[in-house]
Amino acid sequence: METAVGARPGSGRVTIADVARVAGVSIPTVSKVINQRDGVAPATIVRVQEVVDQLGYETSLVARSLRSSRTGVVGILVPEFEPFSTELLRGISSATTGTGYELLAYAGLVTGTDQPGWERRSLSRLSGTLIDGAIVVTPTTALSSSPIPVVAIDPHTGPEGHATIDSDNEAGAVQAVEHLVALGHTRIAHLRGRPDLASAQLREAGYRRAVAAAGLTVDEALVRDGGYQEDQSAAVARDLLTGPDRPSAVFAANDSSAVGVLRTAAELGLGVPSDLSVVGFDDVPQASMTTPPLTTVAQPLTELGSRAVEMLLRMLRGDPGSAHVRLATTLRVRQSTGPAPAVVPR
Amino acid sequence: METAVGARPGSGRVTIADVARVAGVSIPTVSKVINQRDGVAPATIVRVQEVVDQLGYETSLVARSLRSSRTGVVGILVPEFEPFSTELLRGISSATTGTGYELLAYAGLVTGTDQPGWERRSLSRLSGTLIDGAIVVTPTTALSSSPIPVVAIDPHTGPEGHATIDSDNEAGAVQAVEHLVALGHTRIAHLRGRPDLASAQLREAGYRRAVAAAGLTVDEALVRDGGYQEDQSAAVARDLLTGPDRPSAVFAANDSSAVGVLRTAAELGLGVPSDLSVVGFDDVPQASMTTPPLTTVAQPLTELGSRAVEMLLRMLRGDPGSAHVRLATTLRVRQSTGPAPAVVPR
DNA sequence: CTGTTAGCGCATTCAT
DNA sequence: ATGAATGCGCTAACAG
Repeated sequence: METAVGARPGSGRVTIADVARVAGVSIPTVSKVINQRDGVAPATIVRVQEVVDQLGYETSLVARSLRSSRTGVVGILVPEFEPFSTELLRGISSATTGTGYELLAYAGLVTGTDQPGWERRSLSRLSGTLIDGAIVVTPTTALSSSPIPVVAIDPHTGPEGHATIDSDNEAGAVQAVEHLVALGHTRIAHLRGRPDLASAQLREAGYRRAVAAAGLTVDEALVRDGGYQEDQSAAVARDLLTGPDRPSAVFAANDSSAVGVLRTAAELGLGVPSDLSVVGFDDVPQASMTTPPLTTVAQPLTELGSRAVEMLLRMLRGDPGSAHVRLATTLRVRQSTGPAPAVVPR
Repeated sequence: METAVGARPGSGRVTIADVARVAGVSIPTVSKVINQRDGVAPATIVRVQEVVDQLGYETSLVARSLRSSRTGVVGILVPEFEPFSTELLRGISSATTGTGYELLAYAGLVTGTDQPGWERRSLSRLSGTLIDGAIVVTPTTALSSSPIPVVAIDPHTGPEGHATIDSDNEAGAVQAVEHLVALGHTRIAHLRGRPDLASAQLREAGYRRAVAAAGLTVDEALVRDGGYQEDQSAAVARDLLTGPDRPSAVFAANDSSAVGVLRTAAELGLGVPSDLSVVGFDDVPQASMTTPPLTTVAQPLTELGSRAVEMLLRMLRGDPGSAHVRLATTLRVRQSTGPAPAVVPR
């Protein structure tokens, strides 16, 4: 309600100097009061505290972190905020409440600058000062020798030197294919993710392993690149579904890719799941909003986030902890999969 | 691959001083090269650039922002990361790509410290230094006289002095009730949100207006407090649905509240929508994952975010722009609503 | 108990 | 074209 009285007229921000001046003490004294350090007279503490409240002063995170090493803030570094990372964020957020740490999520991928090193850059910019530790989401490079503790979620290069947490991509892919096989499908296509990413490679490996385990052979014509992207997948699916001897089922490397397949199927007049079964991967919240709702391999996204927080907090306490954690995936059967058509169209 | 050569052995972080030392120039020279200011010999530029690349140096966001006013970073201040704010984040993120600004989302609500002033605190801690402008999500207090441009999304106190953006809560509530009225419902209950929040008050007002407009009277026994929370709503719904002359439809103030109602209905063995119709508000992604999928009033969450970015960028350019923007809601009819039962049970 | 003196990493005058 | 000096807001040693 009250306007800050005695604040410097020019600057909008109230600094520790303003508080000191109004309270009639020196700057370090104010600092001591704020940081609850002893060696200050009770009367002074009260007076300074009053001025702090009156002026609405808050320490600048920036200035403090420049000086002292600990900030009580954990950084989450993501390339951008999309469904995958925001789900992780939710898990991280709920796991952080009550720990005394605050969260600072940084999207450091300046578009256009499609340099793969966004995570190094972000980490460099924030570490040493602003944040005590970091959780990096889907880094494409190794973050070894970081000045602060780092946990990588779903690293694109596989578990390297640093602490990582991911879900079992290969086993998840096996679950997907086994589900399709159990439904009687024999011609099962796979839309791969980005070939440079470990997760995509593992999902493809799981696909191949499960197909072989079912006594089927992988038709290389049915393995295409979807690039983890909806549009690309839609285009590739069109080719796949209009060609000769089309598959009765598609296992897409992620949900976006699966959505692309669903779109193309609808455009081609193919019924899902009557003519074509589709399985995705990730189970982002949007997966259940598709028509029909998507059967997909669920990554425990929020748990991935909360476990990462636990690992990081342990590291911040000096505890090394286990370096790699791998969580199980779950097949979420919705309505995009069904029995293989009795007569496979040719 | 290569380890930083020449970096200070002790510290993990590469500073501008390290670069200067290795390149054999002074710190200001390095600063000039990095910030593309002229007055440096071409040969020196090249040499410094090489050392920068070799050492993997990045300017510290902290140190830079302490010194210069502009940082090129926009802050998103949220109480915590939950579905509502993460959806906004997605819209903000996509609207920010290509603008040259980076995003820094800060969850400043330290639990336990349930002080309503989290937004002031966060703003104070980050502004003046770290961020050039801020988007504050669901602030509970007015943020007037901030040192930096601020846009508030869905402010809980209604449009005040500063720039705000929200959706038309009252009209949305009217849509919900009109939908139920059109289905033949005459006993329509309302689970209110938190009474101290403007959005909740507006939704209730819309409910009352629409009920009256339909020629019905509001039965005060059917207006209860759900507090925007699932558990509380579930409990209140139990009382409402087991009492005499129960309603055939419930308009819940938000999706969480509606989920609570669905849960209770299932526990009571009431069919939705055969025995009871339920409408929510917000349309968070999770709304379509309920059983049955929830009919709800959709706020354009991602658009809310992107419009906020546009407003903020305009303000950062010095353009005052329109102070208040209100977006329309859309009724999303799914499967939790249906015709009123022919015979209303009593 | 309090104030003075140093920096933290960087950008900006102003000299040279 | 380059470097020495200064200050951003704050905290950690010390000195008084």
